[in-house]
Amino acid sequence: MAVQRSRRRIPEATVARLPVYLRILGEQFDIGVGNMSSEELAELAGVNAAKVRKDLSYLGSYGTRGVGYDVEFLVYQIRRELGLTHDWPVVIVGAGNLGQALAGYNGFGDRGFPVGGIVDIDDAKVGSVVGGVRVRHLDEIKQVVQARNISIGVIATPGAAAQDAADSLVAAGVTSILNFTPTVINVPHGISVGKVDLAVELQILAYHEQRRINAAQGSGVQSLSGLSIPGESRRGASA
Amino acid sequence: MAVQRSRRRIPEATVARLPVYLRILGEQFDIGVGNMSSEELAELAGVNAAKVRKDLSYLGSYGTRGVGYDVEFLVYQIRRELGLTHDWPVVIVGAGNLGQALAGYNGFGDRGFPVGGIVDIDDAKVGSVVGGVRVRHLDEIKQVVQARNISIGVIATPGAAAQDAADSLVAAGVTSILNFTPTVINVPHGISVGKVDLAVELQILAYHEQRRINAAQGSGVQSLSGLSIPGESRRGASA
DNA sequence: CTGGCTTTGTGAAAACGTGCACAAACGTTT
DNA sequence: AAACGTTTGTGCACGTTTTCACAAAGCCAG
Ligand SMILES: NC(=O)c1ccc[n+]([C@@H]2O[C@H](COP(=O)([O-])OP(=O)(O)OC[C@H]3O[C@@H](n4cnc5c(N)ncnc54)[C@H](O)[C@@H]3O)[C@@H](O)[C@H]2O)c1
Ligand SMILES: NC(=O)c1ccc[n+]([C@@H]2O[C@H](COP(=O)([O-])OP(=O)(O)OC[C@H]3O[C@@H](n4cnc5c(N)ncnc54)[C@H](O)[C@@H]3O)[C@@H](O)[C@H]2O)c1
Repeated sequence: MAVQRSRRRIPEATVARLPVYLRILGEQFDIGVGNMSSEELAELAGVNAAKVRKDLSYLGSYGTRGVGYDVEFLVYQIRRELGLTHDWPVVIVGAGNLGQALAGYNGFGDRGFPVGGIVDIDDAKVGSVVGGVRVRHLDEIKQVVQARNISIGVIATPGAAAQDAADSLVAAGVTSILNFTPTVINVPHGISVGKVDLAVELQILAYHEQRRINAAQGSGVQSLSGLSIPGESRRGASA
Repeated sequence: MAVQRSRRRIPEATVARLPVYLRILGEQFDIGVGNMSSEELAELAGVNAAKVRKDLSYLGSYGTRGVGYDVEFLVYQIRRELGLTHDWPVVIVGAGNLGQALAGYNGFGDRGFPVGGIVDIDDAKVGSVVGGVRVRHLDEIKQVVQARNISIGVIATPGAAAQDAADSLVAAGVTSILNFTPTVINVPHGISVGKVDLAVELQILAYHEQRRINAAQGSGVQSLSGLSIPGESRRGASA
């Protein structure tokens, strides 16, 4: 019995959008919607309908022409493709402000990423319980990771400790890292790294604000007819 | 005296990297580094040196061949281009877990984005003080925004209230929004929207984990020689 | 079972982003 | 002032992503 293998390699841009579709489809299913067209899904996701179809086509031919996509089936297929048919426990490094907020956040575990452990280097924090999980010492990270077979780590330390945290995570056997610090980390080949940097997002917005101001000021000087305001950032919708 | 106008329109991909360069340059300046080559900067940013040069070339010809870039000058130029020569106060909508964590986070104001106000709809929260700012009622958002001439809003409400929050922000005069909820929001044309979705980031990592597993399992079946593990996600470094 | 309406799935074109490679420019050394 | 090593700035080719446009496929009415 052949494992149903991913047909082609899915483009990274598509992988980044599948979770968005997944969430929308789930919500629609919950309110009783059984079938959706690419147009409807595109509207809710804030993207182009052709893009939705192409994205979904990487999963297989799961739509019905003239009808649309079966919501429940599509949810299942996306979940399968993203590897969300089982939980992925995560280990959080750094039990400060952010680490505690994340640990206490249910939308985390609800989506299949329960907090499997938290570690910190500060003895004052070790032993305390946040989000129902007891904080352990960084030295014990390997046991924490291996006990629950964890493969995803989250870095929520100060930026200066980020590389240290990454090294510890890799040494403990983690193969994917989500980095919340502003520091760029180096990891061995084969380890996936995701980054969430608040300041970067705000600075991108500031750039657009700045451009808006420049454009408004310059409109009398430069004769280029009102160049359209860039209302779209890399990710996210704009209408 | 002509305002020094942005030469060309800077590609979005470059805009997203400039803040990373900026941070690194700032750190290097602080430890006494006065000059850097594109190679050195690229190394620290985890990107290709040619990309660094091309990115910086959009700002102008500020390097010196055979030498490199003057760190202080480059910091100034990037800050100017990104519109970071003055502060951008932000208003936070939703004073829950996340809203409070953000308000209390110094790395926010430190980078030029002081919290200019927080609003919530819950009377139990209104009046309390978080991060040194008093929580006001959503109804007063317009006054909050206009009093400090705020143009950036942050949404930290539950997902179900996100569209509502976005509408309130736009009505109050905000023109850029950073959305922390998983809900896709619709805004009028000309409003910039950035999105930070934790679950999406984790799901992308899960996909890579899943692929690793599939690849390992399938290695005996498929004769395609060990296809290189995708160790790079959209943003962030991987070595 | 035919015709009309709807919607998918996908080639092909266009737009965008990346990385190589090298001439031009600069500082330094002889 | 020429020769040399270094590093920028960018043309170009390549890869990826988006968008268009339409044939193929399905449903339904008559
Ligand atoms: N607080 C926020 O709202 C927020 C928002 C965005 C980004 N961030 C980023 O998240 C990171 C953490 O922020 P925070 O506010 O939670 O900081 P924090 O100082 O409250 O917490 C950091 C924690 O990490 C621990 N730590 C330090 N070195 C460690 C190491 N080597 N190994 C394990 N643990 C270690 C500390 O003991 C502390 O408990 C920072 O990089 C910050 O820039 C925070
Ligand atoms: N807590 C986290 O670590 C975390 C992490 C990632 C994403 N998020 C997302 O951030 C959002 C907020 O999370 P949270 O944990 O802070 O939730 P929360 O319930 O603690 O806080 C939400 C706050 O928003 C207020 N609110 C509700 N409707 C509002 C409205 N229409 N206008 C203004 N305020 C309103 C509520 O009164 C409450 O104070 C959620 O969408 C969540 O998915 C949270």
